[in-house]
Amino acid sequence: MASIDIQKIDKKWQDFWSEKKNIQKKDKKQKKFYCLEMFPYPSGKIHMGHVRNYAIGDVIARYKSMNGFNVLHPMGWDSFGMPAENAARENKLSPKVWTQKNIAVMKKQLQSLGLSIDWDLEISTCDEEYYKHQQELFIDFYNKGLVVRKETYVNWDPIDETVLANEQVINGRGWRSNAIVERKKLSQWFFNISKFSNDLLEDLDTLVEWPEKVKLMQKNWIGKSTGCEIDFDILEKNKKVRIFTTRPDTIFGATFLAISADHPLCKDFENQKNFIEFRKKCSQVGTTEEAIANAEKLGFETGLKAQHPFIKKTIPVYIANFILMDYGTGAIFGCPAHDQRDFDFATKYGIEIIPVVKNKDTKTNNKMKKAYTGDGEIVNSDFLNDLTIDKAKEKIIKEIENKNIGNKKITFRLKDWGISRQRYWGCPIPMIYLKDGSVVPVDKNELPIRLPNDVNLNSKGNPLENHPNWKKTKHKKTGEDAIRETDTLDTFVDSSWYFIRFCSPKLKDKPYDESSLDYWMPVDQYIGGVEHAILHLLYSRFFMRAIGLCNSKIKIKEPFKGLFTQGMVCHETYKNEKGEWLTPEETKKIDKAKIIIGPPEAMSKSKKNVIDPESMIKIYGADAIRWFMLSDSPPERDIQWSNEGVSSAHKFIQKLWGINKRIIERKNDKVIKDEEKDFISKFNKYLFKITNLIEKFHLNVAVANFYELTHLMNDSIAKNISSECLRNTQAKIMKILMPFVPHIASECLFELEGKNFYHSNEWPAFDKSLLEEKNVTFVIQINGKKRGLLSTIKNIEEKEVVAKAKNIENIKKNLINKKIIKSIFVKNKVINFIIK
RNA sequence: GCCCUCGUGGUGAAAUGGUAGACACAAAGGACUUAAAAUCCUUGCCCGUAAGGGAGUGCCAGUUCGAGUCUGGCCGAGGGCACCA
Repeated sequence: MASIDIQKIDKKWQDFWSEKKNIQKKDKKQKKFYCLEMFPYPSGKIHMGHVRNYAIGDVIARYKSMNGFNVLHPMGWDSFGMPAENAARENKLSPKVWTQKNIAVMKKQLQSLGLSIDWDLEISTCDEEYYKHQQELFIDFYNKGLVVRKETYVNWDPIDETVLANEQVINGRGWRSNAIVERKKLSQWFFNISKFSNDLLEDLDTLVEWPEKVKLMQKNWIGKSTGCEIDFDILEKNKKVRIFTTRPDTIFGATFLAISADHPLCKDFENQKNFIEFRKKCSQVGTTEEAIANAEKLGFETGLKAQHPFIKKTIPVYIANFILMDYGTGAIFGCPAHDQRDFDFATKYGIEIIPVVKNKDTKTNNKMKKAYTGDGEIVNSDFLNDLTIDKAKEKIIKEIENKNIGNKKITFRLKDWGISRQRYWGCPIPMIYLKDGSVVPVDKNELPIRLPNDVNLNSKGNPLENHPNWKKTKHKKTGEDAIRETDTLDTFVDSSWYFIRFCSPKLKDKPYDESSLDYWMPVDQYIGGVEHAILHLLYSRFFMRAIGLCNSKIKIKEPFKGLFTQGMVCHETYKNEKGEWLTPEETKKIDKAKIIIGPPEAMSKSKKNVIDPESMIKIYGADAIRWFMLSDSPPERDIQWSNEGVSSAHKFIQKLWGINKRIIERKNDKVIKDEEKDFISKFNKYLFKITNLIEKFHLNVAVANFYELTHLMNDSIAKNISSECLRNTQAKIMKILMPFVPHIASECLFELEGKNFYHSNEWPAFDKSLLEEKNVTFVIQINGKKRGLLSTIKNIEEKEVVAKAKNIENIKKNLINKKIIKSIFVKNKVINFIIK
């Protein structure tokens, strides 16, 4: 069979496309479509995850372009971040040079995939042409009160004298120094994202093109809870403690008060030895919800008593390890009967358990085995008795407000976004410290505040802080000496507005221009990994709102209209007899019996189950890799890499070429009208189906339909169809294949039509009249079981179907000596005889 | 612990409440070939030469003429639960 030189056509068409530059059209009156895939971190090489992400994105971008949209499909680099600093230390390359080298390599790799990316719009976040605008946005936010300075705890490595990210803390020790990590309070910069908590929560409902899963994760993250605050009098101290609860309806079941170890009331115990020990124990428990939920409940008895606000009784006050100071008021009332944490705590410390919600499942309330958190009637609760939980909540809150001892309160779990990083390779924060201790933004004319190139990354502490003179500056207004902020911005800031920058990436004096934003935003389809479901997307949503607050002309609130989260690329894992990980390459050199094959897992360097896209492209060509990434698994689910899979994709590409060639060489044969009509109608159905499948992101099913379509073409060459008809149809097939495998499709089309195809509005139109089925197949059931099939023309009456069905041999046989007591008829679909 | 998602052949998977397993991989058998590779065809659990029948979408119930699909309970796997990008 004819085969084709894949490398040659890959290059031919990539050269052609790069000459044509982009698929974006100049006419801004046209309908736009902004297709964006999450930009990569330039770690060195692209990996299969990128290939999958960008292959999916390219299908959408090319498809929309061919459907007449003006498509924005840009690419950039999320190029600030820690790996560059680590690499700099290891390889003695500056972070800048290391990053630039990586970008050059990865750009070339991406280009070898033949993506329809407009490289003229390329941006890089570590480029001062990018971050100077980010500094400007920061100053705008600051002026609107969206930037605040607060004290917060960080993971502090006392040997490296640096702040560690959570993932750099391994078993409580610094990942590099192995020093025991301390909690240290630092004054840091924050974005006031919590200001938008409710807005960010409620607007999730407007994001109808987002996966429910992601919206739910965001909802939980924002964590709105409605409850109330109540003051409890502390008898001995003549003080009040304000608590927060979401279950005020259970107040009559309150048997203790618990406060955080960081609560102001604890000041009185600060000098007690056993309290200091207790607090130390508390800090050893992690701060994740899981850690808190699973940790053993620990309490410190204060000896204090609090007055219950509604009953003449006092309850003990404890300091407890599961109460966090930064949520609610840092104090709660414990109702052990209806909260599992309180229950565990009460059981441990012998505190009374009073049930106040009737649980229909338990007979006696004396021996509860766990807290009851379900619905029920209120009991043991004075004026709340017999009410439902919701009604009781309403009533008690009113009562609390009447007594002036508290009020209804909505709290959010969402905290302000800490953006200070004590690191070098990030965007400098454009603030300066004056002699009088005040902090002010730098003058916008001074932007960008550039990173120095001559830093020592091997010394301890923050490289910018340690730089001999970088931080020394002058206040522009007064001329007095000032010190620069030496913290840099969290790299999540960089990626929170890059999609905005893409609308006018070359603009010199402003971060964006309103008219470009007005035209291009929001992103119509955003595609990326689900690992960014919370932070990146939430921060971006915050940025859009913050920019709107600073500039009343910007009305867009939601940056991403459509969101698609694709699954990971997995591969089998291999170990040798010693339990060491092996790369797929290494397994070829070793005796097969000695290899332990593990389950497929996400490709990762540590497990050595990585397949390098570049070498695969060299062997199989870009189209085969793209095709394989789109086949088999639904895009939102994980996909498993296999050599067989990619080689079958390669065979398919070759087959396409072979069929194309045979169609071109075919001479006009005898034509039978009906056969040709039938062929055209079949093709039309596939065209319709595939178009719909792309719209719905069912790309794997679209691929399956392309296989069927290929079989149809293969079989049709021998049929009585005119060569002209075959050629026309083949050309249409190549056009709809263009988003998937653009190189081979372009080449085949060139062979068919003798001209270069370039993205124009040429998505083939389907003929609605041909979609109408003339014939249908009835399923004949007896007592709900399939007993036969019946092909008839469409829309025939029940009577006729029954008559024909009874004539079928197998149905006849089944009806002998039986009585049909009922028959269910569904038009054009099914007839079901119920017999006795 | 809490919240969420998913369980279909040897494998990846299809399937508006109406023919379960499309499409692809792997396997077995066959065709072509001196042979191999490549390519093409057939098969797919149980009974049967076949026609056909039986079982069957994690398990147990339920709704329905009809359930992979809807409802409830159970079992199992995966994900999220605050400073990597």
